[in-house]
Amino acid sequence: MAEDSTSVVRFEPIQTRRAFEEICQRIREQVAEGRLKPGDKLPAERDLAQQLGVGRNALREALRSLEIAGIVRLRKGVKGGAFIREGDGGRMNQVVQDMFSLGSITVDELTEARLHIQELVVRLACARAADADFDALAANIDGTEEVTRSGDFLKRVECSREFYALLAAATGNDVLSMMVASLTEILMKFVYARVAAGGHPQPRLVEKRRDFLAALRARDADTASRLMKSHLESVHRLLKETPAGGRKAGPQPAGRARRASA
Amino acid sequence: MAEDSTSVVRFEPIQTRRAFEEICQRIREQVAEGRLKPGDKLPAERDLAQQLGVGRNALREALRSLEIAGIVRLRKGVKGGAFIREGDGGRMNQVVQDMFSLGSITVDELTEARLHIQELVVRLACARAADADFDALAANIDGTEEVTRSGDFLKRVECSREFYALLAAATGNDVLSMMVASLTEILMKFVYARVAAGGHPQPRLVEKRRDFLAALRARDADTASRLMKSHLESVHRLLKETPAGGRKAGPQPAGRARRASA
DNA sequence: TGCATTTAATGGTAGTACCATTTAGCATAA
DNA sequence: TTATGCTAAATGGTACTACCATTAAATGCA
Repeated sequence: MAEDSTSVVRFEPIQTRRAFEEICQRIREQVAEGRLKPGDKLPAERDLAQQLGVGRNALREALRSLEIAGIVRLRKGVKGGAFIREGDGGRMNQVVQDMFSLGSITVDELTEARLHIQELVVRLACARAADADFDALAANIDGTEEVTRSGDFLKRVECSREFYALLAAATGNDVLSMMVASLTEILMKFVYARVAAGGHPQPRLVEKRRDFLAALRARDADTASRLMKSHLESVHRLLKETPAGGRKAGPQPAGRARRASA
Repeated sequence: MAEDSTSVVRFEPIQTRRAFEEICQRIREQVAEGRLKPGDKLPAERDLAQQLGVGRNALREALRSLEIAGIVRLRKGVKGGAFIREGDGGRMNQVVQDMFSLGSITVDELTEARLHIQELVVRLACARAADADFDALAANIDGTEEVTRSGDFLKRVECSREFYALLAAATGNDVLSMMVASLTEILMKFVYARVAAGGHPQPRLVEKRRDFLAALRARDADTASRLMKSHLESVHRLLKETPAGGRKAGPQPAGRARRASA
């Protein structure tokens, strides 16, 4: 509209690619094309910097970025270096956590998404779970019962985390597993904070888990789904009742959130 | 078990936290506790490095990590600096892409997850979409029809991406939107590559979209879900038929994946 | 006023030096 | 021979300096 009378041609704004971006992209390409596979080792920093014709600083910033992204792992000492990592689903947890910290997503959105995706997982697991999956879940529930008797509620939260992970693994779909794990992870932090603050833990947890597993073993997807939904809703209800587990500018339950100054 | 006869006390392996990790954590805490909000500016690198008692290198590596994580944005020049960013759902795309590059997830897992989560989105959107959402979708379909007539199939892929984004936005749940967007994004890259290679684009796309929107407007979740499922299955079938869109060590469709050497 | 120039702040990069860690190799002693 | 300790080299981690490029405010000039 308000164009100058200079010319009709448009010039794309030239974006000065920073050195570390270029380096990152090149290494990512090598990985995507399969020339770099998990376990492979990149040249030493000093050598690679010279090969690329950049300073060691720029290269290190690139490697640091790749490390944060979970692409490489850096090890010190001789025989150390930058190694291509196996894919780690835990990266998504950090993304979700960051989105929450920045206020882009709310607890309600997280709980709703979890409720629905977890139902998917239950139905898929119900259809596909093998005996080994059932056994692993049963063992997990036994462990939960034990730590419940011991009164170590923090460990019980860990058992819950593992329970959902095992259930997701039974679907055989790592993408769904990863997603449900990231949702479970962040909401578990609230449960963890609640229990650590002395809140009442979920009652009758072991019984509910056993009922659920029975439905799963019977391949009764409707019942299993209903039980899971009911349980999650009660958990989420408890979370909302917790004053510390409020809505906006939520606490980082795992951090040392002391909030000393104003 | 095979314990030495030294002592019974166990020593936890001390993990030397690197400087940039400590810095990252501190800034992340400030964000999580709400003391740093989107738009806020961090001190200049030289000042902040001195405040923290670290070299500028270490601080820059921390800032670089936070930039990659989407927490801060760095701007040059006077009045530049490190600014806390708004949450960006695009981060999850990169995570999924990296997982795929590293071979941790497959196209089949992605398509399956997409199929199911997209159905969730359809049902939620069907129940909640407002008139503005319907209008936006209708406008998108009109645009799709136009670019289809123009024969610009690449632009049509962009329209499809926007279509799914609008549909997801109609759910009002940013978490689900983000997840379905990340799945759509990576699979769209394969569609993009396929079309760019001269493959036949999806036929009758606009008609199918119009039928779907009609069902959505009628709040007919079953029909809308069925139409979406049918469409996605046909798209995914086309992807599997594409020789370039194979399985293992998949290509990075958007990159310059020429695969010169063996 | 309005345009051009200068200036200062800031991120981006290169380079050097040194520290800390890790592994391998060698040497010494039991 | 075996075990222990020492030495050396490779490598990532960090600090410091210097300089460049970019940006926007301040200044100067017409």
